[in-house]
Amino acid sequence: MGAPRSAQRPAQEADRPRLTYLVGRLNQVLRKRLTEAVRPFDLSVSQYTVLSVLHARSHLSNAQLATRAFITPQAMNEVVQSLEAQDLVTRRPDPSHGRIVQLTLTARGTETLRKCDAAVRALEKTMLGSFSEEARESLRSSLALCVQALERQMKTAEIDSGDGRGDG
Amino acid sequence: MGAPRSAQRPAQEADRPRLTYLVGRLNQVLRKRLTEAVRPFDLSVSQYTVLSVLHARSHLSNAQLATRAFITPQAMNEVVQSLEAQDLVTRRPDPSHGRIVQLTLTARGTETLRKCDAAVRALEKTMLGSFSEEARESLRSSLALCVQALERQMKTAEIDSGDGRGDG
DNA sequence: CCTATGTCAGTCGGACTGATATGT
DNA sequence: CACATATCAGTCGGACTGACATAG
Repeated sequence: MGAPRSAQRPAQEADRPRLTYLVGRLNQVLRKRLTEAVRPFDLSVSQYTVLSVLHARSHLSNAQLATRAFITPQAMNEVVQSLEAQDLVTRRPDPSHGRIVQLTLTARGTETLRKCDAAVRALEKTMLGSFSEEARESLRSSLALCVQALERQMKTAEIDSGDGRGDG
Repeated sequence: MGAPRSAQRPAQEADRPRLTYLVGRLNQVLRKRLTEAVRPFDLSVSQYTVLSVLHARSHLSNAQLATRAFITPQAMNEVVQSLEAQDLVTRRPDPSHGRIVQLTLTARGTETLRKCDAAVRALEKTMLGSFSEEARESLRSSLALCVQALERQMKTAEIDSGDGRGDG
């Protein structure tokens, strides 16, 4: 219900809880719960995320995974290595490209992911229990739009400032 | 699988990008940009957040700040100490309670916060540029509801598992 | 004694930069 | 050589648990 603050006012920009702040707090609490949810399966949140991505799209390389997750290849490499050590993914050289290593879920990885998904689904149900299906879709698309807007900004900034080729 | 999801479908529960995933990604990108935004003022994101909270509500203690930020007092303590070292906040013993230390923004802290707020406001404008005022309010309240639901769950879980006083 | 607050010390997961080897 | 990929090594911010001292 509602925010009694409002519709009268000309929608000041300086509204209280910054969206920025709320996103951060939600992530913090959500991550905590998520960590607990996947811990029984000896997975970290990052590991779980990578398993999910590989399930949706297999045979990705470490570099591709990194790009999709918006992190550096080095950071992703650690996650991938830990997953291989636990026999949840396998690494296979790309047949048409010596250096690239394709990643695929093992049977064990698929099974572990399945169990985690159940736990995560339950967690989302807790979080979104009072949301209508429309509200969920709205939230989903809003978040996606925010990510897109910020990514676009990052690319623009790179171009804008040049990347050091000016007069070094 | 991976058929493009049609709008016809009755909104299955197993929709693709998990809300959980989107929140994490948004936080990641947003935090990166936020870090860049406040770096010129020699602030970390955590420090900026604490300054904001203290501006809205002064004379809080470290423990109170920690509770509001959903982190441990130890974690908050580090942030507070760094802020004091930079002369952005002052610490004053609570007149009616020896151990408690109240925190207040210094003039320098207030000024720094003001500058950072301008940068953060610009960042939010980038992120939410295409959002109507209603969409922003909707997103804001959705996020707040998610946080509340997860917090309630945490407390329930504590009670549920007992904290040793059960029949011990 | 019990509780709340503050704080030192150690540790951890996850991300970053740098350097380097290697394949196209 | 340029460029993408992989990966080792070091570092950092930010959060956690443990252990204690102190105040009420």
